[in-house]
Amino acid sequence: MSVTTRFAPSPTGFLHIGGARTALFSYLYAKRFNGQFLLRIEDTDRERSTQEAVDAIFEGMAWLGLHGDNKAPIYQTQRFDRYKEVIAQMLAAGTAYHCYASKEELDALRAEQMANKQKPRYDGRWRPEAGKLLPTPPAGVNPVVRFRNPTEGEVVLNDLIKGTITFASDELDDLIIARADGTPTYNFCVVVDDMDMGVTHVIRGDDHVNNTPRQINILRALGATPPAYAHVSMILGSDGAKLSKRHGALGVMEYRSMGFLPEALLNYLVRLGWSHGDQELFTREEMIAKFDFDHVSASPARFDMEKAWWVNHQYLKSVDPSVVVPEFQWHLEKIGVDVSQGPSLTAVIEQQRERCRSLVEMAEKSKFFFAELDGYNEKDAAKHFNPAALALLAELRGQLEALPEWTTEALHAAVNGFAEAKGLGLGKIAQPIRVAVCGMAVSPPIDATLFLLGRTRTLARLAAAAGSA
RNA sequence: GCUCCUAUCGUCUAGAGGCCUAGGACGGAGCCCUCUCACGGCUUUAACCCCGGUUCGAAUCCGGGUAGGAGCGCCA
Repeated sequence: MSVTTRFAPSPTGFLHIGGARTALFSYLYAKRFNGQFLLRIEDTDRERSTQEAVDAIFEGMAWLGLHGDNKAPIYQTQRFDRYKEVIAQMLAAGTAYHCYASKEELDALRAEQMANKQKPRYDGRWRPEAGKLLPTPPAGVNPVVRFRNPTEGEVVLNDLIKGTITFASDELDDLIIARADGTPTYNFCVVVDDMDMGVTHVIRGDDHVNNTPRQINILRALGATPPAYAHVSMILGSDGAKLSKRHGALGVMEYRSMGFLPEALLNYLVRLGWSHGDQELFTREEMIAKFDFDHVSASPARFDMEKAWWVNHQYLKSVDPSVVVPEFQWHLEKIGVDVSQGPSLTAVIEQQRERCRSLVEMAEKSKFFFAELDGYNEKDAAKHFNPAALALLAELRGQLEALPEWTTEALHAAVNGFAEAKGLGLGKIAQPIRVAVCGMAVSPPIDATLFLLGRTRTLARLAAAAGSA
């Protein structure tokens, strides 16, 4: 059986981390079965939907490399004719009916039911029944259209993640499928779209579980076979609270700014709620080959930054440097570094990746390779720039200047030989050099650092430091 | 209030009745390595929400609590 999944965000904000994971699961499941992963924009709420949000979502998806298989995403606002057609069909078939109850009337009904400790629901006052006398439609009122929900039996949902969930039909009231102005509502559009798009697996947040039985009933009323459902639990903040704008509810592009590699974020996300034995790291191919719903947890998971950083570090260390280059360059440029004036980014990445968990950190720690020093770290200078050390730097500078070739090996021999000749541990000389050329006491191995920095910059900075005494 | 969902180390999880004196990973602690910061290696820390039941045997099955969460719109 071919598999078709979809990701259907409503464009009211950026692509957040929970949405990204839902999209990832949908993507992986479709790819696993050589199926289709479709994109749909649920923009029927014209008040809240914006083009900026649509763009932000696409930007996030593109950065993560989660591409839809449809040429152009489907927009619900472009399908109104189709929805009207289906509503007309249902009205004609008697599976939907007009309701003239006013909002005030409905509000009063809800208030009364709440007061009686009942679940608020439509009481069916305009629902046609055999032998029932309907009220006279009030003049000048545009009716809404309601779905005529079956009242007998139960709806059984075999959720791929949560297992079997049963709903009693009489718990379900007659929901509105078209507003008084004729525009269709969410639960209805979803059903028609999924049916028309041939969606076989609906993968979405578990806040939709309670909508599912109604959607199944509409599908049945339309004579369609309901798809399989997988309701993914939500992602919580590290404090266990729901992610809100105030804390943690960041767009995926924020994670880029923080210094994550897209494939690392994906890897962290796929392991949040899903597992494959003890395996922590997966290439995209492995994710596709191994992803399944049997091992997706039904309970919500907290987002743990520490673990996410660990995963990011694993990627930085193991991935081919060429895939890191574009992101690294983006971060360097973001802090105003001109990457044309310095060593190759690949070489810098190879030296720095062991000691950086994020690209922000890597950019900060590599700035000195490309830009002039803006002073020395005060504590480091105070500790390592004593008169004796500065005299050593001046002396070493002379030896380096005379070096016939500027290679890591030659520099290694020169610096180590110098320390040995002076009867000093390497640390005694390497640390002052670091502060002099890097501005701080932390850098890759000293030979590699000097090599990457280059002869001109190294000699100039040693001279500047020695002369600062 | 009603309906629905969830519950193993601090966190993510393995676990589909005996393989569990509960495994892995992140984090924490310690040791080793070491020119700084790191990497790496080793050791260690810490959990089956509670109460009943089924069974020779339960983290695993059932029931009831408790605690979290979601939904109950002419929002999506």
